[in-house]
Amino acid sequence: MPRPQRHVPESPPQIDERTQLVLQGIINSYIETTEPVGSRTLSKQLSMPMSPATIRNIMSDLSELGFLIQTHTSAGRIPTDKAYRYYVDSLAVADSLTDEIRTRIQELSAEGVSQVEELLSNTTKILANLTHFACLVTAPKTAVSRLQHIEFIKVSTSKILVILVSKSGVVRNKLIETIEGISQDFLNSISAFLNEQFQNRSFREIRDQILQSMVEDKERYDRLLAQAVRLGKKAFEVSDPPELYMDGHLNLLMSAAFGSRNDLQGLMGTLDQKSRIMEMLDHTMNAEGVRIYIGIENDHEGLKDCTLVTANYRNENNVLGTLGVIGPTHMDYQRIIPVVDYTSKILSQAITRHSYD
Amino acid sequence: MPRPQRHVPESPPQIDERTQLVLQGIINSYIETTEPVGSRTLSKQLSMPMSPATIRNIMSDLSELGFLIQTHTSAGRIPTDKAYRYYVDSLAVADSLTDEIRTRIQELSAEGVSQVEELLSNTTKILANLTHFACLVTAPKTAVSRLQHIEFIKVSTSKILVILVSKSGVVRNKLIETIEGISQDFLNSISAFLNEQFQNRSFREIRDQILQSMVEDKERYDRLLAQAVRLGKKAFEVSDPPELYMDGHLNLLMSAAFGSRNDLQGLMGTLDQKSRIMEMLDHTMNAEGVRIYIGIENDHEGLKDCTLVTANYRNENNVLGTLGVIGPTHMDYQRIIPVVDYTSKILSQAITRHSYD
DNA sequence: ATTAGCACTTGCTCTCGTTGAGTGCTAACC
DNA sequence: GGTTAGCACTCAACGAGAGCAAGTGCTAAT
Repeated sequence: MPRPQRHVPESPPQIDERTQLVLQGIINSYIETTEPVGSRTLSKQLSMPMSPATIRNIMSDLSELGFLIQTHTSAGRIPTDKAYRYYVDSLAVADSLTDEIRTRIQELSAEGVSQVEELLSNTTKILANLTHFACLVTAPKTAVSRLQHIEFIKVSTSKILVILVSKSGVVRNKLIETIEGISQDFLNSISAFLNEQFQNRSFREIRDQILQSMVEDKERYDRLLAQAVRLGKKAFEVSDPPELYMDGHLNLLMSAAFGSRNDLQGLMGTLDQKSRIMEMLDHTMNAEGVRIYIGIENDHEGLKDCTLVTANYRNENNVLGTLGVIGPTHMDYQRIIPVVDYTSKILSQAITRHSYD
Repeated sequence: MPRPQRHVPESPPQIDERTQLVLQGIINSYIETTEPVGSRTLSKQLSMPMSPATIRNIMSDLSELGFLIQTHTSAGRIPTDKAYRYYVDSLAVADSLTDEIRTRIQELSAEGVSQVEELLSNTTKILANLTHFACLVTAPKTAVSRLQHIEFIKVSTSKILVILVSKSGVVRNKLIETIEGISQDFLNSISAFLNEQFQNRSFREIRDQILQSMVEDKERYDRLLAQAVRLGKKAFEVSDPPELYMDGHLNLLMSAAFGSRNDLQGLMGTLDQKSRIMEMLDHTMNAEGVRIYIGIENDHEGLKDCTLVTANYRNENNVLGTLGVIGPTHMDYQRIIPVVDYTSKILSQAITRHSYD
């Protein structure tokens, strides 16, 4: 595997029940207030009655285990990435979604949404609104998606418009310049030929095969075939730009969860590098269910104080892409995780209805 | 006119030459340093030798005229919006562009750029890079743009893809659901019919005429015509979303020109309301050349500390859209204005090559 | 094992001089 | 009469010091 695994799942450390309770209390409190939590405050909040001193002892243990740190010696404690990891793996219980939230999410495929692109962009919007974090959705990969339909349209004497419709419902178009005057009728024949030849094949396969057949029979006398190959090549050499839908990065600005301007700049800078974000998301495409990358687990300097929560979306036959939210490490996991999970399911359903598979 | 004129051009106030020089000095210095400028510092910088005391007198006059304000009594002076207005109208001299910058701008239509959309998005990127401000480009208005080509493609039993190509080179597609099975041949006939009927007409005209003809002859026996009208209606009722290309709003974050987090939030919030930004830009579409809206002249709370510099771009026959940059009121006008101007010209050239007009 | 008590640490806030850049005014100067 | 030097005044910014509040770690008693 070329890249290092980001989150190496360790066996969760053995911690006795009362200690767990304290840790959970600290995390909950910190998530709520973003303030370091001290022994006295916690003592009041916890269900199990414990004196501050007892809690201090436990906290001291947790510090030693690397679950808590202090910003300075006389301050309360805050959870580390490791603590969140433990919390997510062993402590947190997903909230159940309210009907209101379900309805909001279902609106991503509201009436009148006819394009996959719209679906994806709606998803980011809704997710951003719901979570108040930055939200990402990757478009179905063109290279691996399979051809539903190709069409050439002559739009002027020298220009031909190529339309590529993939099985996943994504429509792409591209202009090609030609010198010779090719008639629309002839283009239709080429379209028909290519459709028959290549329908259901992945774009990458098609590209490869076209290149190969160009090499194989260089001198070709069949005009149709020659032109089909020539145009096909141009059509499929469409560079797929990293297609990423993003919304709500401003939410992170507002959230004030990020202290210094520097942090923010770093973060925004990172979010701006769409290709790297894509890489991150793509890297998780194989896995199932909701995946969570906490703080330093994202091997990305700018995201050291952020958690990435992602899930795939798919149609009946294939995993198509990934969606995710990026928020502060002290996000409300119990709320966010089920939202992301449910969104991925709804988007999957919607996109299945839109796809031709 | 429904909206108030934003910048009411007053006759520039009569100011004697030496006073002008001081004002110019203050503005230049403030643009460079973003620090209030005092009489002593200015005295050293100015070419004409004047003692601080003299300058103080002049400054006092300028304050009275509303060109300068002080953040507090014992601080230096900073220019007001009115001062920038005067500066832009009477004092500033556009820098001449370096070859390097020209080349950078020309790259917006670099080799391989085949789509208008790409052209526009490149423009924002380059402009953002060059100015370090937020940059905007509006896409050619669909409603007023004229039809070059329409095509219906059957992509599955129940789905038809509509392709609309406008004279300005913008390609739009939209999926329509149909219940009945319409053959591709039949669709071709419809396409041909609509092309013949409506080529060169504006989308709005077409929409109106289709609606009208639906009212006029309700019972229609010609199947082709009936279907053509039905599909045409669906195709052209494409709601044109406010198409706005934006880039570099993060530059404003970095620029540190905006003091408080609140200001920034307001500004970002404003930039997020794409429809209102569109409105602003559209409102200036009639005018010629580079237009400048300084601070409060943008009747937009969030932009009170910003200047908007815009210019149109066009093909041979029509003004197509607007591009602009948004930066702090104390931007380097002498540098920014020619950049925007030149960019609009280059974009116009490029888009003329791409359009069918 | 738990807890009360206590000494200690440390960041935060407030106050209070001090400093320095800048102003406005007046009187002298050319 | 315009220009300038001089001077008293203002005010933000900076820093030191005091007091406060929250929190800790340790010890000894329960």
